Amino acid sequence: MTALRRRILELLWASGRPTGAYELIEAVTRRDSRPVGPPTVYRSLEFLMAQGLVSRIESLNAYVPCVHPERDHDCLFFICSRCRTSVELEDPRIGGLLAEDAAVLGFVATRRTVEVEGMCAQCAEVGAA
Amino acid sequence: MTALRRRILELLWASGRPTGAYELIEAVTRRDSRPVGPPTVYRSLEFLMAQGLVSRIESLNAYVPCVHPERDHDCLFFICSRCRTSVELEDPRIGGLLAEDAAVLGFVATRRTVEVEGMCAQCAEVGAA
DNA sequence: GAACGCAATGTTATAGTGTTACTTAACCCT
DNA sequence: AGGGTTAAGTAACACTATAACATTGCGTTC
Repeated sequence: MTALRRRILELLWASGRPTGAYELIEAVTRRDSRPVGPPTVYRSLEFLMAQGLVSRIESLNAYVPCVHPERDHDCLFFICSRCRTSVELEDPRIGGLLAEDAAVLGFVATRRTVEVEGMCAQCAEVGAA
Repeated sequence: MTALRRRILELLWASGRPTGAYELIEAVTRRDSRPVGPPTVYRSLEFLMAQGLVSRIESLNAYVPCVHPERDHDCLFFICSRCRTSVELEDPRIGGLLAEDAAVLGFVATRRTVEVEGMCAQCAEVGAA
């Protein structure tokens, strides 16, 4: 864990919502007042994802810190299209069903992406998008 | 359903694998020998997705024809990272669990993305990636 | 302590993906 | 014909990601 990687992880935690790579680039550049290029940040993100510290949200092309770095993550995301937040959940039953379906196909799974888009409770309460 | 939309759907069927928007742009341009811009193709894809005729695979930024246009699609995709094919499956149990989890959160879901990456049976049989 | 090896980062350029804004074409409808 | 609606064309641009190569820093070994 280097300074840059820690910095990026901190920024993700501080952001509180899925954050794009270029936002991170800008944030690091501004906060450390030194220019950081895309490859640098993408490499750090790759590292953090390999460690299970960060997940990528495919449907947003954005990144979030993982809430349970220790556990092997079957995580699923609920993404509010109104306030742009996301909530991570762990539901082993879904992993189980996917494994079952994969087995039927003879498919050897290496990665899962489960994302649900919609409105979070707070936004749904306030009103329609 | 217009000529262009049909053409794009045909190209997707013919392709046999998840196909990027720019591949489609090129294919339409070449086959009809007239230039087609990105917005044109993206609009058609949007239409086809709204009709449930096409799905987008988020983790590939690519598009596939949907195998069961009639039914409301809880579809999930198994994507082979070796031969680049994808298989669509319908497993209502997963939709059920996601709905259950969403209900716990008070989350109002509008769209689901469920994608599993790995190796298909054929590729797994042949050897490692 | 100079030379090397290695991992991380920096730099530049470019590839790939998607959108905005505006214009044009076709068609239907009285 | 005139006017409204929908689809498609066009040009420019914004966003996301990677390739290729140079540099830094640090620990090891001789």
